[in-house]
Amino acid sequence: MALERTVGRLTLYRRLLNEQVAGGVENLRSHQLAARAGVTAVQVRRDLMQIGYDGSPKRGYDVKKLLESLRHFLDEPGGQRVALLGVGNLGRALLSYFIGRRPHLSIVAAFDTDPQLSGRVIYGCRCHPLDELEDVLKAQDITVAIVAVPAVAAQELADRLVQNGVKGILNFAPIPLAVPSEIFVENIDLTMSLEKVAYFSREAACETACERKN
Amino acid sequence: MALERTVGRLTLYRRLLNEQVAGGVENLRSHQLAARAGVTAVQVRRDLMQIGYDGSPKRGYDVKKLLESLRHFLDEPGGQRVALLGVGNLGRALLSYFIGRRPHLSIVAAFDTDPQLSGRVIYGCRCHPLDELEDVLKAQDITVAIVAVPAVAAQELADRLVQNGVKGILNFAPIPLAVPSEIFVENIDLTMSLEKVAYFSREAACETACERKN
DNA sequence: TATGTTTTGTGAAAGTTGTAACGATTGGCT
DNA sequence: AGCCAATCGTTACAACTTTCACAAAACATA
Ligand SMILES: NC(=O)c1ccc[n+]([C@@H]2O[C@H](COP(=O)([O-])OP(=O)(O)OC[C@H]3O[C@@H](n4cnc5c(N)ncnc54)[C@H](O)[C@@H]3O)[C@@H](O)[C@H]2O)c1
Ligand SMILES: NC(=O)c1ccc[n+]([C@@H]2O[C@H](COP(=O)([O-])OP(=O)(O)OC[C@H]3O[C@@H](n4cnc5c(N)ncnc54)[C@H](O)[C@@H]3O)[C@@H](O)[C@H]2O)c1
Repeated sequence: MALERTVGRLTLYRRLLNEQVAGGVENLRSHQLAARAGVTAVQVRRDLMQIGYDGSPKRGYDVKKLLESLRHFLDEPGGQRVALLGVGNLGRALLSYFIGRRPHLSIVAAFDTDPQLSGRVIYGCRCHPLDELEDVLKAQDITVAIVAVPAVAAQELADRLVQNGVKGILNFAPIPLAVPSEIFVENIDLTMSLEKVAYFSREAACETACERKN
Repeated sequence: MALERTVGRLTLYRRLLNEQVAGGVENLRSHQLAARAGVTAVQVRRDLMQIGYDGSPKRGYDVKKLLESLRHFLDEPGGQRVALLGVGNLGRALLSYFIGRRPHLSIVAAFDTDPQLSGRVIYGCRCHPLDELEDVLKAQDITVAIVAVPAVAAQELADRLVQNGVKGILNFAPIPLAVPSEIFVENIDLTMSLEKVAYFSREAACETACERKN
């Protein structure tokens, strides 16, 4: 999947530009945006190249017009609706954060097997029992799903999601999901991430120690 | 930072192997491990090459010995201790999941500015007020930190962490952290991830539609 | 208008990651 | 023992990503 990193950063640029435009900024240079995004100016320019928006030398980018281009590139015109699967500790944290934040990409339904949760509204989102999955997915035209259920339930659930029109999955369960190749899956394995940090924090300490020797 | 992906997958292999060894499996082939990890057999062999463990043709890998090699490669001998910064919705989810799970990499202290939380024990982890940060970091020899505070507080906090011996940060705040180059930072930007899924779920649908035309 | 400075867009180089190909080794089988 | 099929480690290659380098464009200034 080409351009994956670039698309990720484009969404970041958009967020940063929204802050800027709210602050009344009209023009921004690549290096200014880069500083806010924590990347290099060249990378910003190269990323923006992908969406075909041309800045002006010396003046930089017109923030409003650039935002419009980003919106055109990144967003589905009618918006996209998201379902949350698994309203446990992680699922609730995600709900609390994402609900009401992005109009064009909003969580419109949650699902959980726990009968205690069925019918309740959590952080403003209706929680359904799992047997309503098919109906709700179709009725709300949901194409994106967040999987935050225990690993043992994830694959079976993914199958049902894909069968009912879901095209992309953000997966927090620490197992790989087998899905057709046209379905996009982003795995977030927090255990892996934490262990990676632990490894490279050690590594970094080592490297600097080694460098001192040379 | 070379080998970043590989190190991530090595931690995954370890988890999978631990499950296998618990089930009594003594030997495993690269393609078996690959299937469980959701990667190719070549990649498994390639990754394991890095740690210098030699399997045997026809018999595969000795699970116990391989685990020992992985442990040797991935773990700090005395273990590593982790601090959690920010015990909000996300922080609590992380605590509930990570507490007591990995002996060699355990969250030993949490911090939050909310006075309601100070002194409480949440999911078995003591929550400290922020002015105890320096003392606790040093007393417990903490080298890894998880940042789950609001974005505005993240940079200042990161500075304090680095000044007190933290070498790696798992950052959930949606801003880049400026830290010395020898400090390892892994950013987890959930908004970016979700938007990426939304984009490529759309893209995938497009591509297949286009392919049908050709 | 000419000149200088800043910034952009982009081709080319470098670096990183994933995939394919293949000789070498092992264990099973006759 | 000799052969075969399976598996491993490794080198070579391909794809993707980031960085470097620089011409062209825009504005300021004289
Ligand atoms: N919390 C974390 O920080 C963390 C870290 C790493 C990985 N994960 C992974 O994320 C997932 C969720 O973690 P969590 O901490 O929220 O777990 P949790 O146990 O708190 O929540 C899981 C929820 O899923 C529901 N559930 C179970 N089976 C279901 C099904 N078939 N369909 C729908 N809902 C179902 C449960 O009722 C529960 O509410 C797990 O796979 C976990 O391994 C979480
Ligand atoms: N919850 C999510 O799903 C989600 C998604 C994307 C990003 N994030 C990011 O993760 C971070 C935490 O999110 P959350 O949902 O848990 O927010 P939250 O508001 O629920 O929790 C933040 C916690 O940090 C504490 N805090 C504030 N300032 C602090 C400081 N200086 N030092 C220590 N603690 C401090 C607050 O008291 C609170 O308990 C935020 O930066 C947020 O942008 C969260």
